[in-house]
Amino acid sequence: MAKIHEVAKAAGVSISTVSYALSGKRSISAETRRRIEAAAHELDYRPNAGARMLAGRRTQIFALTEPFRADTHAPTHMAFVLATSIAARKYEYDILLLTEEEASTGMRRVASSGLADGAIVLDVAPDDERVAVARRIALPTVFIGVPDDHEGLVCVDLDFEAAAAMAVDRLAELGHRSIGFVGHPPTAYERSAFPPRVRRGLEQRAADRAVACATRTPEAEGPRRTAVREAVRELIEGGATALVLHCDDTSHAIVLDELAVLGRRVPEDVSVVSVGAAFDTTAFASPIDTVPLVPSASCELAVELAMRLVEGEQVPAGVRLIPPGYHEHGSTAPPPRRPSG
Amino acid sequence: MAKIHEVAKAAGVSISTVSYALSGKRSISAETRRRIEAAAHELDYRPNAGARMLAGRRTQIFALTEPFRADTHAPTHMAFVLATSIAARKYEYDILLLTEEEASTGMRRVASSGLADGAIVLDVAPDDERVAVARRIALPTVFIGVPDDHEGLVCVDLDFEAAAAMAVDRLAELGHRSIGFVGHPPTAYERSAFPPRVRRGLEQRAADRAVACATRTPEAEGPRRTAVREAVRELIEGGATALVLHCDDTSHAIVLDELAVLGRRVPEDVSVVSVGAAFDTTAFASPIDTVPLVPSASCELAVELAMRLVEGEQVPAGVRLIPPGYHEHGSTAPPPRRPSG
DNA sequence: TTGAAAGCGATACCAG
DNA sequence: CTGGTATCGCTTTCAA
Repeated sequence: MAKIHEVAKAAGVSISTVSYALSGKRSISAETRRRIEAAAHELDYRPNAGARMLAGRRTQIFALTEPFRADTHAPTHMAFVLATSIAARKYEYDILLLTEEEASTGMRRVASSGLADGAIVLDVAPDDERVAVARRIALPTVFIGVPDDHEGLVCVDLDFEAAAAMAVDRLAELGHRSIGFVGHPPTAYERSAFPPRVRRGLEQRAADRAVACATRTPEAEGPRRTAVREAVRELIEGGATALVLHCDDTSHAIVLDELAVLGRRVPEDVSVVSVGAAFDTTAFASPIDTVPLVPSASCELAVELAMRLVEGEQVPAGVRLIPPGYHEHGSTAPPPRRPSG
Repeated sequence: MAKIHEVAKAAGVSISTVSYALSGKRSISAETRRRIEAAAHELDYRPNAGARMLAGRRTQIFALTEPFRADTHAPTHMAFVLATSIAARKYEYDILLLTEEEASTGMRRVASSGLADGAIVLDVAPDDERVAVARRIALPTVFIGVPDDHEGLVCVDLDFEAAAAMAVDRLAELGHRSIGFVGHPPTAYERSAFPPRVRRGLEQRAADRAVACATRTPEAEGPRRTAVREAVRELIEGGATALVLHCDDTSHAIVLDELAVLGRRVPEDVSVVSVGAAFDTTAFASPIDTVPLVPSASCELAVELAMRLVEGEQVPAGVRLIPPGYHEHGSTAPPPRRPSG
């Protein structure tokens, strides 16, 4: 824990010169800078975090609030945390974790203690209590996810509706006239903000293109696998020649397995497209086309917006929807000439 | 962001009195304390984090380093992060996240910048690079998990060997003479520190009690489900009347499913015990006895040790193994009179 | 029981 | 291009 004073002495300059040389906030002669950097490196000097917070205007810390709901998909959540952390480090920012009950009170706490320069809100619920908190505190806040009431907030998210529509477009263009949807369990459509958007996007685009569309949201309670299998069977028997999936990876695997059990090949007999998944859809028995949820895209944008807010830039409130992208992996094809089976 | 000065003025006292009243570090008359607390509450005052770090000796922050390995079990990992955060908050400490590549360089960074008072190391690998870092920096560090080379380190972990032995004891006492073990995929026994400890504890205790013991570590690559199913079939056909599981929740479900497929009832035909799992083993088709890995136990102890180190207490280096506990859920019984099937 | 004031270690303004 | 120094807001020692 070397101090700036020691670096200054070692380099034979004043502490203000050291500060400026290291921050680059004013020009320093090459020779002086070299000596200072050498001394700083030698002493493994880094500005004291507390002193810097006090003297400067920045803490270089973002609070990340994550409620850890029971129905949170852990791997996806981890991917978002990781992506946020990596994005923040690019601006030399650290991430302070605010979990569970602390998610709301913690936001107030870091705001009034000046521990963080801003907050990033993960895993947003439709009626998220952090919305009210964000409005009351003077802490730059960015939501990753869109709560029902987002008036005046800065939000970032994948355009889930467009993602679902993109899947429908793909299938419709291949000639499919009847598609099936396998979604999350029913509770997800009450507790989370995005599953309904996927379903809505799907149904609207299907209607627009006159494509028949049956949806299933298999229960997670009890034998999930059975519920998913039944859903697949019903959809296929109902005439669907393509399936759109918006569910966890386990369910994806079950869907593929059940198609195999039913003797349907992918994509010859049935086309399959995954929507809004953050996991690798090429690792299944057969790789699946995907319109993915890309954590780094959302998190990088969120961090960038947070940085701009911290720097006092005028950032208009509103929802930034990230346009989806279609990734082919060979799981789609024109429907079979006549209904298979 | 009220300041101490404003609180002092509002309460009609000096700032030092406010500081002492709020920190409780010296006795204050009841009346004065009341006025100060009222003023602080009224102004939503909290000491400025930077100023406090600088003037006090504490940052009130622990760094949590988590590498996010590819084979990390996300739900378990999340449970540890959450448990650490909750444990830290009891001491009014916050958690700063150091992920991936930042895990090592980040430790150095927070040490020399004085951003954190200590570090807690999660998801420890046998040859963890953070071991060397921890030895070189002057930051109180506690490992949750035990690296191969832990000389001079403070480590906390479940006593996995004892946990496995406890499962063997239970089964042996019920009369089982032949047990099967379904473990993690092979790579886990190279990359992680604890799976080998479970297997070792199991095999040693089985040998001690003259119980036959066959182990399987089904591949995760490709159709994991198939590998697990085969493992179960082989073990049962090999004469095992009980299974000990140390694997993820999906594999647990597959094991139960395969037993059903084989027509074996739990516990009448086959007893099942889960070891070292952090998830709920009562949520399966049939609830499973468990010797669980309890994140809060490890994390609370780790945080307590970190606090003691921060406070300058002499904490002897060494590995603290948390004794396991057996939780009955009705999945064990004496073996059937004659080999079933 | 309370108050005044000396730091804590940077940043950044004001000079030169 | 470089240096002196006021300042950030709090904790804690020293006095009263």
